[in-house]
Amino acid sequence: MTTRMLTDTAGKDVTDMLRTAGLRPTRQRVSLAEILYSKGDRHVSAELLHEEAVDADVPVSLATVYNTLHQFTEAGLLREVAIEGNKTYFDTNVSDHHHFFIEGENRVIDIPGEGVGIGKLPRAPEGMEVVRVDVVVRVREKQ
Amino acid sequence: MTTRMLTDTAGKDVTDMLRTAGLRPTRQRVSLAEILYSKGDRHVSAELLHEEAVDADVPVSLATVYNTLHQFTEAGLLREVAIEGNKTYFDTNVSDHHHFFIEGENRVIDIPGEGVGIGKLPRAPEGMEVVRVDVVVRVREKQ
DNA sequence: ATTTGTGCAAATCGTTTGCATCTGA
DNA sequence: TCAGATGCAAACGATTTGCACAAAT
Repeated sequence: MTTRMLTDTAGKDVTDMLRTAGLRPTRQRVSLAEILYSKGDRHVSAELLHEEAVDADVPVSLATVYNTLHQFTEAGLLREVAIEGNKTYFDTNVSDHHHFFIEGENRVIDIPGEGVGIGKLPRAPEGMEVVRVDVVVRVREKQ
Repeated sequence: MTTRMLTDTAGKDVTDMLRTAGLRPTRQRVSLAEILYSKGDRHVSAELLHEEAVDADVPVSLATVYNTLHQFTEAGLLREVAIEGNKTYFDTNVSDHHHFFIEGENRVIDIPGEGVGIGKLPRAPEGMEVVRVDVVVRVREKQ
């Protein structure tokens, strides 16, 4: 069965990924990782991930979802996206890239490839070093 | 008295600013505006502004501080700064500019002048138009 | 066997709201 | 006068925490 093979494969990949990151591959972490990484790049909130897990018959508590998201982030498997608003979003794409933020919809989209070029960068304040540069292009429905 | 003159002047400026913005210059709004605009460009949270007001013997409720910050923002006197984290920060500098974010300290600093140049910008997604581009340069203490 | 993770419910934090009271024009 | 502001306390939503139980090495 194709489905089963895929599931096994994903399960294995994810297990390795977790081990490599120094995280014990528990049922919940494996399931959450599968949800996160099986559909390409995503931007999820804790609430959304929890819903998806429950929908996928992976009963997991919201507290564990929060824990997991933070552990994944510390391990470099996720990146927190800094967008205004109360909710925290996590990005499964940890490579160097920037974002569109759709006002009104509160939605985040990756800006593909090297769509953004930074021409001039200021020198960091005394004694500081640059960690990362985040560019958010805010867009809204035309008209 | 220098102090008194300065106070009067600030009070007057602020009153006019509020009137121009279509806001009734109430005691609380005038006081909060004085705190906000008398020390150059600032980045404040509701909590910080409330503290400063109380310290300055301007008793004002936290709810009113929130209301005021939002009213000022709608009126274009403040700008909301989108930085990760739960708290909302407001910037008294409403001109076009970008920010340093100091990790660890959770502090925001304006990037002076045209310190940032954006070389390449992606086209907005179908049917969308760019509202604004925000650049956050994350820095940390060297070492 | 031991360490680490999980679930639940309660606690916390930032922010908002309802409503009675006050205040500026 | 009276629309609009304020203060308080209660409501809220997102996130965290404490602790007993369960699972991974």
